[in-house]
Amino acid sequence: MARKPPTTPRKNASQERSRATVDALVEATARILVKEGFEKASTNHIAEIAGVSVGSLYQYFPSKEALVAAVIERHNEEIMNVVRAAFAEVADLPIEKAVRRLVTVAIEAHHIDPNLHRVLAEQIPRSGHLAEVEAYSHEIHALVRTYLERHRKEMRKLDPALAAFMCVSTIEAIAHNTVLNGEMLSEKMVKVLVDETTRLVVGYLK
Amino acid sequence: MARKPPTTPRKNASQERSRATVDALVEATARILVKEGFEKASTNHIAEIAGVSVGSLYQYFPSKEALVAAVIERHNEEIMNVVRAAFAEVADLPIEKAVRRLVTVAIEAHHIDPNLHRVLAEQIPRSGHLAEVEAYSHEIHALVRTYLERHRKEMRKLDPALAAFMCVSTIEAIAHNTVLNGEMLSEKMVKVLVDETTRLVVGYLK
Amino acid sequence: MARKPPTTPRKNASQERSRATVDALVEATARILVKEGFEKASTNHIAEIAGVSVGSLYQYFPSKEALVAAVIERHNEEIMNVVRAAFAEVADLPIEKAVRRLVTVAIEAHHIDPNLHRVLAEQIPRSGHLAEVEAYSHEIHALVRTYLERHRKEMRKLDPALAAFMCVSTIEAIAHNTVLNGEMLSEKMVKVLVDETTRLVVGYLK
Amino acid sequence: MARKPPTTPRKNASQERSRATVDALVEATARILVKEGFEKASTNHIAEIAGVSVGSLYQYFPSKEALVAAVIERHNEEIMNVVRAAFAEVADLPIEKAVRRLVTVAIEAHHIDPNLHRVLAEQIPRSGHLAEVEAYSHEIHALVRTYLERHRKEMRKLDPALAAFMCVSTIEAIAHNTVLNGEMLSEKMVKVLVDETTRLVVGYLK
DNA sequence: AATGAATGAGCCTTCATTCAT
DNA sequence: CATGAATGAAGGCTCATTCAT
Repeated sequence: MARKPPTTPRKNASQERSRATVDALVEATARILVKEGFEKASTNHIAEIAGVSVGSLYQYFPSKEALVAAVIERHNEEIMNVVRAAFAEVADLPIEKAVRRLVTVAIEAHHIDPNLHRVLAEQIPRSGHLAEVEAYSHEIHALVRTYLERHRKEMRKLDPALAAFMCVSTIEAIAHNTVLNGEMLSEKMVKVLVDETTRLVVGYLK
Repeated sequence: MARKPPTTPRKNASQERSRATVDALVEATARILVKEGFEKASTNHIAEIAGVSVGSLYQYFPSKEALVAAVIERHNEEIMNVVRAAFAEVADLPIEKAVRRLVTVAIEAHHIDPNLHRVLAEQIPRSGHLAEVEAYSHEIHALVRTYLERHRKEMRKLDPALAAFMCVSTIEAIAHNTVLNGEMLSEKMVKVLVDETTRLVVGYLK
Repeated sequence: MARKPPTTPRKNASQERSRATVDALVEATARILVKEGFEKASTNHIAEIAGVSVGSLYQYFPSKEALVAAVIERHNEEIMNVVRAAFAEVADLPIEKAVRRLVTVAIEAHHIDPNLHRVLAEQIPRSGHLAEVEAYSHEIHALVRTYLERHRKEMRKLDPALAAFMCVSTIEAIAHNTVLNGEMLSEKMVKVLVDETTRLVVGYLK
Repeated sequence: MARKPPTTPRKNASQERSRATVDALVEATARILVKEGFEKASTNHIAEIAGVSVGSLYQYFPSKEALVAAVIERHNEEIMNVVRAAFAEVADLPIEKAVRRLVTVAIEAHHIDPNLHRVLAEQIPRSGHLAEVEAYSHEIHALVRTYLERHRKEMRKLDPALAAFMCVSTIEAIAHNTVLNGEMLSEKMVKVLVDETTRLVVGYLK
């Protein structure tokens, strides 16, 4: 172990192939979900679109549900990366600036793949993935709460958990509805919405 | 009941029976959706629970989708009745009082049949009835907007459509999340949430 | 209810149809088992041979296993009818005569549908039908034991359960092997086998 | 082991490895058949348990059936070794002693691996290996017949083939049923059964 | 030779819908 | 109009076997 040859740790070919297959499957599932809807997302069809056999699908995913879960996971992870970064970036900013930034990020995050976002929002509750999804929800609540506690002095007296609930619900709803209403996606409109939401939230906290 | 006039213009028997059958079917669908989940809501099962034959089901509903649509319709109509009444009741109240009342009603409305509400929220998008549901959404926006325009003088200058969007999104989200979080349904907690939401919205409008 | 019309209690048509469908399915299963083997007995194929849709198959049998069970049941019942009748007929005969008759019947019973018998003998253990099959086995043991106890005086002293075990094992094995060896099925040969088996068993009991 | 000659003519390494692989595969198949049942005996699973890749499995066995055949072969060979030895040992003993010994051996042989025995008894017919198994059956019949012919003088007049058929059927059935009935496996019970079966057979032959 | 990813025919089962009675 | 038996397309999944590495 210690004398491992200095050669590049080249992952063996098969590992790469596996990875490619898995990716193709998740990607195919997402594409079908978006373009054809949940009903059309049969395992056979997914495999076909992924350019893979059904057998291979089941080599990597124990069930159809697992595939959907992977899509959800991937999407949520993408969003959470943006969100986590935003909170890091905002940690020391005063409320007004922080909220403005977070609202912007929320809307942007919902933009990442709006159609997929919509489909997942609809399908998630069905599959038993509530737990995982709620984990993300909890994480967000925690991030908000932490921020609020750090900036307690800038705000009126307020239960942090409650305040977090109010803020998250509000910001998320507006971001969500904004994305759902294709009409509101003009750059100008987004700017207005960010302003308004910031006002709404900051007004509430102060 | 006893003094019912003996000459009731009883709609011909078959018409009454039809009505009863339709009701039984819609009711059975709703019950199954709530108690057994969407997966178990097969037409055969629905017919069975409704105490009717599958054939009869298809006599009254051209497809399974039509049945689900009817359930959605019924549920939304129930909610909208409450909501419309609330707006009528609130039309002349000052903002603070009106908002408080509307928030309360929103949470109550989400309570009407929380499980059904949840299931429908999940299934609606899938069943292509978004359009109809959006009609209700539009109606609500219109009601809010109308109220806001009537009370323009009590508020800062604000685009009514925009304000309506903000208010509806916010109130609905909080009501929705409140119901989803079984934990928040204590009477005391609801009171707090009403207070907070009112403050949030009123603060924004003023 | 009391004044039920005197008309013949004609089973309604659908009941007859159901019965016909069920019969066709069981028969088709048996035929396939015999002619094509267990592997080929897929539900779709069974339905096809029965001239019925798969859907109908599942209307009457909850699973493939249930169908096989029905075939087994039917076959066993056929055999047991013969066997029960034989025991009734033989109850008061002296050992020698009784054994001769029972051996004859055993071989005849294995003849009822030799190919099916063979296939089932092979398949039965697989499916969890051991219980039911063992019930028949128990019944036979009980019948033998009862006979032996009634005729105790004609025999040497012997534990009835043990004697029943020996007799049943022996007679059944010979009947079974006789049927499996197509060669032994000449009328003459059967006669010899009956003689020999009777001698074997009676010699043991006396 | 220690004094093994240093110049062991070790078969070239690959040959030894082959042998080991083949053994591992047959062993794995047997184990799975016994512990997990026929349904679970997929080639992939067998390979896995054998610690070998599926590819290798197909290097040594052209099909799954071939593997099962090998297991059957191995088991039967094991049993036949015992049986052949018994016949050799018994060749010159008088009927009574011989039969007693053979019955004992038959029960013992069925004990060698009762679970495997049971599974194979179920699966053999399905896997088209009846022919090979029947070869063993023939061998046993021949052994019995040979013994009987050598001891003709101790017996009444009797067709040797017929007598062999009767004896083999009887002894085998009792041994088989004894093993199937776990309850009968007490040492005491086995003793009784050997006594009884011996009496049954000897009584028949004399 | 060994590996194990890939294949795909085919199995069991469900369910929306139709239609003879 | 009601009934419910019948339909059959389609779905999820398994597994013996192949083949590129």
